[in-house]
Amino acid sequence: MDVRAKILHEATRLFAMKGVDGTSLQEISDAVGVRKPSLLYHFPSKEALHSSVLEHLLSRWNESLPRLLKAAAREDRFDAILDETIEFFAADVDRARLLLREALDRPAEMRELLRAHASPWLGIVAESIKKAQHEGSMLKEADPEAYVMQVINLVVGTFAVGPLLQVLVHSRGQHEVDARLVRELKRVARAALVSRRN
Amino acid sequence: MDVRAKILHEATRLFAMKGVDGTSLQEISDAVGVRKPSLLYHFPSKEALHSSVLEHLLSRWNESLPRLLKAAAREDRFDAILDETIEFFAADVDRARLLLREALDRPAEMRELLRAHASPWLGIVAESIKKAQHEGSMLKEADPEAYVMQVINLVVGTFAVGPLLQVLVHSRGQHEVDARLVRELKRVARAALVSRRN
DNA sequence: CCTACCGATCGGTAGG
DNA sequence: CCTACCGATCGGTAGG
Repeated sequence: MDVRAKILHEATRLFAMKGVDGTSLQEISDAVGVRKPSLLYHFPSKEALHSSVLEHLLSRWNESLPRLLKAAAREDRFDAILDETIEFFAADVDRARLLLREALDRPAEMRELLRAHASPWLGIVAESIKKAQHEGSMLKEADPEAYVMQVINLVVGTFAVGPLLQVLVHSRGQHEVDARLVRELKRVARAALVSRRN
Repeated sequence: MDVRAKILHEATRLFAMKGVDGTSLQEISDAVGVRKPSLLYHFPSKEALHSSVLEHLLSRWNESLPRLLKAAAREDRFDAILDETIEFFAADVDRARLLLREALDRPAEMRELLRAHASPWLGIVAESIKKAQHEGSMLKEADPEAYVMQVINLVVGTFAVGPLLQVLVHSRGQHEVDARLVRELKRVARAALVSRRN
């Protein structure tokens, strides 16, 4: 792994864990194993590094988009899309944490970022739900747009603060997200859209 | 309002908005209208101020507990408890933001805090769901503990990042939490627990 | 509740 | 990619 990639990796880890404001360039440099000015050679400023971290996250998301669109074309599209979304965040909990922090710290910028990168396919999913409602295969009481946003809220929250939610749901691992929480997340999302088992 | 209360209020606002690490004592002092050393007379350190802010939030929660327990005794306990919980966070979105930031920044401390202050009544709610499952009035597929945690996840997320979730659900207000999101939150929570309307 | 001041750390630059 | 260094700001203290 070259230095630039290592900087990006450690910055992502630390930003997700302690926030951008809570992380100093010195800490990142130490984690990478270079001096601070070397880091500033690869990324001209902390702000530039921050932007690069977010762009990297978005590019990962774009990578998984084809798989998600393929899932949306399947018969059981609902479960397939949900599974793909869950898998994206499960693959690296830093993604959910970073996204949630960004939403809290810079709501206006995050809003624009979501509008540009997520809105299109969110709209597609919402439309597909509306269609299923007309066909009678999904509950007509559901508000498709609000439903999609709440499912994302649920998924991101589960992976970002999952280990903490296990106060009550105490199973083995303290640091990995509990399987029960993920199972219940899927069940809740599904039960709110279709009235009965399968 | 005396100085101490004003400091607590402005600190809460700024901590919720920009995080503890992202807020300087100088900013808080400026917002209150005193000099920094004056602030440090009322609260001996930033850490002490931070603790006081959290304690104040918890005492508000304890204040609303009686109402919540009264709600749990009603016939329609499920909707009543959910409504009371939603109302608590709706009354001041800083509460949800502060809680979520704390969960991200200090998961271990937050865990202990939840275990001490929330775990008891979370257990009561979970037990009440189990009872209803045995009586057949609630879906037996639900995992009561995981369900309760996911509903909290949903409520806190809705109020903490709600204005942002309105990328798709675009109604009027940009800064208040959309009524559609709250309605859908209630519907999802309910549909995941009872199979049919009322 | 204030003025005056402290060492430490911040993001960032000069120059090689 | 490094050493050396910068002004600004950080949380906090002395003393009144």
